[in-house]
Amino acid sequence: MDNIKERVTIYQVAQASGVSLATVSRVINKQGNVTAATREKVEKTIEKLGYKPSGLAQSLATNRTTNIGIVIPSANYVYISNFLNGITDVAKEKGFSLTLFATSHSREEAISVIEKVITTHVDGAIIFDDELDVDDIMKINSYSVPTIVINNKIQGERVGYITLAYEEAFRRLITDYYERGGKKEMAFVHVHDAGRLLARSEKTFLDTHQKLGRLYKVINCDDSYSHTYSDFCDYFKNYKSGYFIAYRDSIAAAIENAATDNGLRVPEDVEVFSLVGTKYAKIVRPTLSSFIIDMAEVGKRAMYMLIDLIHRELNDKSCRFDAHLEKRNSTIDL
Amino acid sequence: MDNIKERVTIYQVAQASGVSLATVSRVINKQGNVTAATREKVEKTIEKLGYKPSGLAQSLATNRTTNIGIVIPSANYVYISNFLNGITDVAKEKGFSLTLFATSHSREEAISVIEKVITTHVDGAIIFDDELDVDDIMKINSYSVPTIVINNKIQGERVGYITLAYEEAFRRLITDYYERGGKKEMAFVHVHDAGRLLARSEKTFLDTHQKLGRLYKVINCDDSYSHTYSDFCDYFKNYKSGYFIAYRDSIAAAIENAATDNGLRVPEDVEVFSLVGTKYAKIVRPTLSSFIIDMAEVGKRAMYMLIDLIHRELNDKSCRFDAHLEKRNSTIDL
DNA sequence: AAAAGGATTGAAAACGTTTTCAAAACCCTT
DNA sequence: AAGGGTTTTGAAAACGTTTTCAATCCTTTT
Repeated sequence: MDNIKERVTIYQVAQASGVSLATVSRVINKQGNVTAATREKVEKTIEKLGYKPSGLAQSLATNRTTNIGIVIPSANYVYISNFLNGITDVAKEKGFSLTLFATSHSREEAISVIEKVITTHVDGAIIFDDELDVDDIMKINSYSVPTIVINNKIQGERVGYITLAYEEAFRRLITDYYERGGKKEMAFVHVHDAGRLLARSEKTFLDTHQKLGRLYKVINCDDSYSHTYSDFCDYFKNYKSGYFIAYRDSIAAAIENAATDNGLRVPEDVEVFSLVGTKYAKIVRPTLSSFIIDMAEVGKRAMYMLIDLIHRELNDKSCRFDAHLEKRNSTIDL
Repeated sequence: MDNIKERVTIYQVAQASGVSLATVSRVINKQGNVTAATREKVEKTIEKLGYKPSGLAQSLATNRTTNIGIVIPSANYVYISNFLNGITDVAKEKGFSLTLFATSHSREEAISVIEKVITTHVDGAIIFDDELDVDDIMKINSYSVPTIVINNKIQGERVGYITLAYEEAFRRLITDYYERGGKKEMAFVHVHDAGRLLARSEKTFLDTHQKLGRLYKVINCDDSYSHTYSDFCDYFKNYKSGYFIAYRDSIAAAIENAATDNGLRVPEDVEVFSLVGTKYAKIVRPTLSSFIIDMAEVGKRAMYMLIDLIHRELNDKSCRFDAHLEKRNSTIDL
């Protein structure tokens, strides 16, 4: 193993191989117009000196970083990990680096993230975080950062967006349920701080029920498995049935586990539906009926759109992923 | 909203406020020795022009990026997301950005990641990826990048490491089982491409059994819930009992679900243990007995160690997290 | 009123690249 | 051997900051 070395610069490579900076630069960037002989000579000294170009200096000179900023609330949700995974796949394929910004659902953090995205000099940004609103994104945009936004319809010069369309499928789920004679009272489980998607779903839930003139409930919960589990253990002391709409799999699982552990049958007594399904919907028991959007695909698509946007070749500035209904064993097939 | 603007530079700020670059720089960096009057004047034009310093240029000038490289196989595992989450928490607190490098379990990617970590000019790196071996890490290190490695004991000038100690707990689990009269045959479920941790666990499993002179099995599997589930559905056609050691929760859940769905009782007929437990161990049914290491804590610790290493203040170059046994309902309490 | 001393400012070099433009070298052709 | 046209090469400016060092400006003090 070599010892720790001081950074070797292009200047030293030039010196050592008896050529100019410009020539070394041409070799590094595989531009033509270099004799095979000099190329080899330079490559040899690059190898010998262990020279690696400084990405920083390159970026400063070229005004490109091949770096993309990703803004998420936290890496800790399965559907966000999936999303990230799709992004990393394409980043790898297309030679981009990713800089991760997590806001942790905090407005304060969101503001500091905006600053950072601007100063970091990314080539583009993908934002999947409800903490940032239109103004924030337009601010980023005003600094010429091409941006793809997930789940927020934002129009702008260098902005594209992807819609995650749960509402329509959700409305259909509810109306079908009543039309086919569903008897249980539906309850929407509202979790704290879950953002725009939950809010929109809740609105869909309320609107649809009001339009149909049906009774409904809204239950407030913490966004955590254990809290929800114990809340519902209490709940099921008094109520012995219901159809519960949960925001994510872990919340849905908490409800069905609480039901089962209190002697209720799922789905006969208690039905549970998970809005944002992940692979865990298949793993828990009873398996969860849920909507599915393949978040890895969303991530990939976001990257492709962003790259087109960077190259000013994005024709369709928006795109939509429809939620797909997967019926499993936590609801009754009417 | 403003229109898209060309980047405003420090030079323009200097011009507009009638001072020199140096003074503007001092204002930006909140260094002392600037009259309140000039400070205000400069701050006002910064505001007016919407100037944001270029992180690139700053980094080039100061030779610091406040950027840390994170190398992981993929964001798609729950324990890695937890780890990332711990890291982002500290990064935020300490003002670091994170650049994410995913190798996707590919040697080829690993090599390109090493190059990138070097050229990206990070202030430090955290590596939690078995695809990188000692030589890779020493190579990064030879370019003066302080590095913390998870789960690989690497000694070096600017390297620290964190051990995830499952082996000892695992050995104790096995010996206790037999000592207390456990009767089922133990089987280690080997999944493909799962890295060093699985390999070490497997070795512990084999060694301990050989030392005790006990019979055992090794079963090969794909690292996916669905494949494992269907493999074990077949398996349970022929075998009606066993004690299975699975690598992660989703594999363990696949086994217990296969057992349950084929009419076997867990834990009476089939026992299952998950080596690397996550929050899902509590969610699936029966709940999974497992080892737990709080990966968010590991991530935080890695960051703290790295920051100390960067400041050349890291006294203890290594640290160890012991796996903690959580007994639940997928195994019998002897 | 002058000198001393400290605080504030600015000029210029440095960080490590790319890129433009002109000069130099080469290869053909005549 | 000279001319023309390519190719290959190098000098120097540019990217947007920080930082060093010397110069200037205030206060005090005498």
